[in-house]
Amino acid sequence: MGSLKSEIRTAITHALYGAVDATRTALGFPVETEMPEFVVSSPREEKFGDFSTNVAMQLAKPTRRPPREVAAVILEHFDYQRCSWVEKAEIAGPGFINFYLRAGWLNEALRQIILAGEGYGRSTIGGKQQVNVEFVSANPTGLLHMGNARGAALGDSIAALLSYCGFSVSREFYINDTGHQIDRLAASLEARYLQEFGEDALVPEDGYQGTDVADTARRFIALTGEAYRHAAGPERLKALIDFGVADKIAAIRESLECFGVRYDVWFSEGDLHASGAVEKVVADLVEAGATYEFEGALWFKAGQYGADKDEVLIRSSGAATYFAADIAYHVDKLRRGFTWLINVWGADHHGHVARLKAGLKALGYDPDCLQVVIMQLVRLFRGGEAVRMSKRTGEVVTLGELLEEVGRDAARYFFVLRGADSHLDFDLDLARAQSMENPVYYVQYAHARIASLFRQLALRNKELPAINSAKLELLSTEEEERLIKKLADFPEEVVDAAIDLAPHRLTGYVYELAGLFHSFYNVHRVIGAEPGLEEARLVLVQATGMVLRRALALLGISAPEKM
RNA sequence: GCGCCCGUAGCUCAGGGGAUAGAGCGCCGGCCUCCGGAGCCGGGUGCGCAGGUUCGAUUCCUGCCGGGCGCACCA
Repeated sequence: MGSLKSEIRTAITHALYGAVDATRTALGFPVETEMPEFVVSSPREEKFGDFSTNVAMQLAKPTRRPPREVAAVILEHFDYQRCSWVEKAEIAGPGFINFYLRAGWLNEALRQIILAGEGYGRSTIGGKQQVNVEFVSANPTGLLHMGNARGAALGDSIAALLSYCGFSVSREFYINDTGHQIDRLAASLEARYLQEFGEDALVPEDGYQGTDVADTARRFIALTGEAYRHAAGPERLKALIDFGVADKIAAIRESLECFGVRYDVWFSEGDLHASGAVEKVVADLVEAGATYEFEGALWFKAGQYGADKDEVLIRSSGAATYFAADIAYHVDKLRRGFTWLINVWGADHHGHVARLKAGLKALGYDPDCLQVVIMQLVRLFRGGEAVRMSKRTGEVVTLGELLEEVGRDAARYFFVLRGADSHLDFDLDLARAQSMENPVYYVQYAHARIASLFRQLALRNKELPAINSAKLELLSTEEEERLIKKLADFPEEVVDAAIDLAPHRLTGYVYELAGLFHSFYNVHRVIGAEPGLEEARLVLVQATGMVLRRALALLGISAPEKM
């Protein structure tokens, strides 16, 4: 992946394999015995070196020798030529081997970061594998709520991370534009429509009570006047539905764009029914012998394929279920060439995972190609109190309202602050605060400071030095070394966050990076330091700015020049 | 009842087989003639309980307790 740190890690790993192979006889470790798993990790404590491995401890059992003794034998055969940055290796603690790198490695890492430029951390490990990331996929029956918003932030950042790691990523929104939810929208819309003409129609008990439906009705009237006021029921409903769904999707799309989220594909469930894809999938399931009829409905033997109970595919009314369409939808994704399907769903949908995978399995697909990120619920806090929300009465905070209150950057940051499977307490006051407690401002402030440094530099008619003439070896203080080490971590952090589908790792990284920069900045003078040192520090500052920008971009957050 | 997720510092949460478990907030005390103080530095009795696997468990497994969410011919 072109990062010095990962190259060194790989070199050490290979040298360890070599050392073990060379010592199999001495260790009493037969060639046919498989090598146990081991790691070459970055130790938490600086005194344990730059890399550390547990290989000797893992070999203790198969060789039936004490770990420290195994470590000693391995080190005797360790080929330092294969990893020229390693200065020394030591056996420590219960049997760790700790590697210490030559001091110059950090300067070289920094130099390579500058040379990589804005693409630093980009990798090709994805090998252009085609990944489909489906997220939000909210019903087009209202506005986006906090759960949708969290899904949007998570899904978009996951997609961005994978893309940066060399996967070929498509962001997709599945539109549930058919079924009961839509019928309920129609009834609610009709009531609002009639209300506009002074008739005392009531939004049904199970309808959508939100006032946004009334807004949609008014927009419909603005377009069609009284044309449908006295039209036949079905005709009017059809017109309201067509307009209503389009209107809701437009609103959803707009609000997501304000959030910095754009999709490659908007996929209609209705199209799936119209094209016969749903019928086809059901027929395939029947042919596979995975179905049976019961009480007039067609059931899928989901229980036989890993789910906890069977599911209806075709209702006794003859209509296909959402579940049937969803199988067809995922089959469609696979047929379009995607080999990794990622869905971001709210916790309230987790029960759907096992049956969808069962469906894919029954059709002969590998269910493991589908990975569902389940995210827990969001609670909003204002003034230390949980904001009460009720879906039934339509009392919800919408994404649009959230953006108005705290802004896009804070919203994006807070939604990916925690792991998806943690409940998220979203503190609106904190997110809005333009102060040091607000982590978004803390990170952005670091970037603005850096931008300001370069403005100062320009005011003094100075320029950034050429990288190859900078005396990076002058960067030797604790603050400088820690900052460079953090910058050197970035490519591996990106890969880890991408593979684990865990953007919150990047949120943590960028916060720590900002912290290390602030510490450095507070102790050391940049502009005005001795000649040579000033240039070297400017290079460090430049690299920090680049990485901050990149990390924030992957999270969909701006990196301001001024605040 | 069954299934999934979560119980880590006063609060909100990271970490996720290894060597002394971290951060923010809150609280207390320091640091600006100087590149942005929206900053920095210092102050920490904590892995829900009980077994098991392992050289080693906060991490993996089982059970229990506590919380969230599911368990429709809804989506």
